[in-house]
Amino acid sequence: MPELPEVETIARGLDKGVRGDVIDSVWLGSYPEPLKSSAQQIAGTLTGTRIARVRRVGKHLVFDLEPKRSRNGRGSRQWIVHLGMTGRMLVASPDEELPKHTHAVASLASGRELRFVDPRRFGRLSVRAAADFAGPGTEPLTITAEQFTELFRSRKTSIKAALLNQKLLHGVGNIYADESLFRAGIRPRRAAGRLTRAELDALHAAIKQVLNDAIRLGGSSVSDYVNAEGREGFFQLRHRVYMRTGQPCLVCRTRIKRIVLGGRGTHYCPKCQK
DNA sequence: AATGAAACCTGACAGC
DNA sequence: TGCTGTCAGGTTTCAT
Repeated sequence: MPELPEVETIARGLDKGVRGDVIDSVWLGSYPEPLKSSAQQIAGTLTGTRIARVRRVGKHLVFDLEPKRSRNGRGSRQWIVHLGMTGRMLVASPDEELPKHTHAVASLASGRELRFVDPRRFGRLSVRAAADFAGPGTEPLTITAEQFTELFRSRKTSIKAALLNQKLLHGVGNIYADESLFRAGIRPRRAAGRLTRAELDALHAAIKQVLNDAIRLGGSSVSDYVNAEGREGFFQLRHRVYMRTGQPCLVCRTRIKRIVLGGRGTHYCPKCQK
C-alpha cells in the first residue's frame, strides 16, 4: 500500500505517539508468513526495550531501540517494518476492537498498543543488531541532480520501471512514479537511458515536489491507507493521472490512458507527456 | 547483468 | 444471491 509519503506520515505519527515508550510484551500471530526474522527473535528483541525513535528509510519503518541494560554491552537494535501493499501500523487503546488480520501486537508501558495489521500479508517484520539500516537504494528527497542522472545512465528499461526499482531510488511506488512522470511531461515507456539531461532534471524536481506535497497532505488514501492514528490522507485529491483512466487531462482535456508496464497499471496523458 | 513475467495473499468491485 | 474475472499502494524469485 504505502509509498514514501505514506510511510513518512506513519513514521512521524508513531514517533510522536510512542517515542520513549517501553514495550512490555509482544504477541505475534500463529503463522510465520509476515515475518522475516523468527517470531522468537522479534519477541526477544522487542520485549523490555524502550523505543528511542521511529523514522522512515525508503518504504521501511525503522524503530531505533535503546540497548537493554540486562544484556551485557550489546549495541542498540532496530525493528524494521515493511508494510507491503496493505500493511498498517497503528497506535491504539487495548479497548478498541482488534481488527481482522492483526498479526502482531506490542503492549506498551503507557497502556497503549502498537498493532500491525495486514490483510494481504505482503508486509515483513525483522529485527537487526546494527544501527545502520540504509535501505536498498538512494533517498529521492535528498539525491542531487547529478546523482539522479547517473542512476539512469545506459538503462534500457522504461523510466517507469526504473523509478519503481528500489535498488536505484527507494521510496517511489506506482502512484508517485505516474504522478511525477506526468508533472515532468515524460511518457512512462521512454527508455530510462535515453532521457535528456533536461528531462532528467525536470523529473528529479517533479519527484521531490510530488513527494513533499504528498507528505504535507498526509499521503494518498486510495483504498485503505491510514496513518498511525487511523486517519486518511488527502493527496489522492491531487492525483492528476493515477487511477484517472478515461477521464480528461486536467491540463489539456485529452483522455488519460492506462497501459501495463513492468506488470503495473500505468497512467499518463498522451498529449502532455512526450 | 538486466529485464520481464509469475508468484505471493486477501478483498473489493463489475458483470453476468 | 452467487459465481467469475480483474484489479489493487510491493517485493522476490525464476526463466530468458
